[in-house]
Amino acid sequence: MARKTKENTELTYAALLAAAEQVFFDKGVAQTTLTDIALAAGMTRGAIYWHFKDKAALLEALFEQAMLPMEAMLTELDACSEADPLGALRQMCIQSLTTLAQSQQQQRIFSIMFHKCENVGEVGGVIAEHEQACGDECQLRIERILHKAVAMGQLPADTDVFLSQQILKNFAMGTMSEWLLNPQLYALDIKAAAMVDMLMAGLKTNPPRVQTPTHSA
Amino acid sequence: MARKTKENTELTYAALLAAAEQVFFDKGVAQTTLTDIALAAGMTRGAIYWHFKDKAALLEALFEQAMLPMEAMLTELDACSEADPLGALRQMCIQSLTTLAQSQQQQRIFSIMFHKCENVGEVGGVIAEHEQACGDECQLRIERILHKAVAMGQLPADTDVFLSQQILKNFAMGTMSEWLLNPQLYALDIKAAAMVDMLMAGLKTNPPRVQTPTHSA
DNA sequence: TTTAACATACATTCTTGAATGTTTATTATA
DNA sequence: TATAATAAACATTCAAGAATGTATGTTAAA
Repeated sequence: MARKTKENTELTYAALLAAAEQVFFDKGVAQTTLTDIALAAGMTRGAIYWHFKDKAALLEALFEQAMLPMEAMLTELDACSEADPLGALRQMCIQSLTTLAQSQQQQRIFSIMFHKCENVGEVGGVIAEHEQACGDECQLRIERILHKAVAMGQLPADTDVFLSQQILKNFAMGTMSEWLLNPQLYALDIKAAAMVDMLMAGLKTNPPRVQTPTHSA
Repeated sequence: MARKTKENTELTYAALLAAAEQVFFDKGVAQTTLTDIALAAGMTRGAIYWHFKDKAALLEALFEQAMLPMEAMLTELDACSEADPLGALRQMCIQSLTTLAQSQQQQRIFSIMFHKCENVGEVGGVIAEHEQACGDECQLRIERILHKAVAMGQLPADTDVFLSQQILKNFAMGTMSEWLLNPQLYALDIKAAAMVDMLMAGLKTNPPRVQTPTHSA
């Protein structure tokens, strides 16, 4: 087709991303053809190949776009964690869950990442990179906060910070993943606080310890 | 090829399943062709089509085989949960994690379910059924145990049993899923008890309540 | 002799990537 | 300012391979 104005170009770019999001969500990444996406966007494959190298690049763009709010939340976390590290951590966990529950777009994209996409090959590489980048970043920040909590006496000195962080991460990921399988099962945004509070209570009451304490009793 | 004896037939059946397990794990379900599996098993596609209807049926057989130990653990749980429900629950959580950490086959199959397989279409239907069957069964039993714990005074009377069960499930699923992404990151079988104990401490200390308590402070 | 347990061959259907075509905004130029 | 030239933003077409399902062939056990 003909050359478009810049605004129109960005519009079709966005339309392609939106169409990919919907079709990936509906049919899964592997089962969707570029023709599917093009049709859903009201274009042809030519448009896709102009804007993206291939399907994996499209997926990467999708994820990148979805990760921006997450980055923002993490940097915000650092600022708020001075006075009350555990409180800030609690807030972040709750917020990430409620945010997911309230954004249908995030639900679709996370659903794609969790359940509509295989972690292997070309496509898997994209996911692995994002997982590792975001995961490592997330891990470091949470561990730093936990260390702060230990230093301030909110947690015992022999707390296993690494394992604590891992538990929180596992819980958060598991909750998102499982909830996305059945979003109508319960109102995640309403229940998030109670769920996280139970976790935090466990962390304060009986956190994992380093040097595997010999719990004789 | 020629007709085989019964033992040989069962042998090739097992070989096909084993090959599928390996190749699915390596390349993902969508990316593996039936030729891949046949070659890995030292057979041709003819053998596969003789024993299975298609790729989805192969996957279903794989999962079915992997779910047997799980069923056994659940029935065992019911028996042990009379005297100390929460203790039995704890034991089951720990055991399911350590079992995973110690069985490479289970690691492969769970990894396929979690990360190498899309929850959509023909194949997704297979997963969905298994998830729902096992999930519902699992959910019912755990809720029954939690109710017992409430009745025995191990948990407060206004405990939100459904949400508690959901939290445990989310944690267990998340832990398996995340750990499988990096099994060498930590020794799950060694750390499982500490992780679960933190959860159980949270459950005892501050479980979710029904009727969303108006926590004014 | 029949048929179970495969192997082989074949036809069909998708999908991809690339090649090419088309049109119009933008830019250079005069 | 008018116009030619360029290149952006797609659409269309094509060749090639790959995967599937089926149909048919083969052989040895029962």
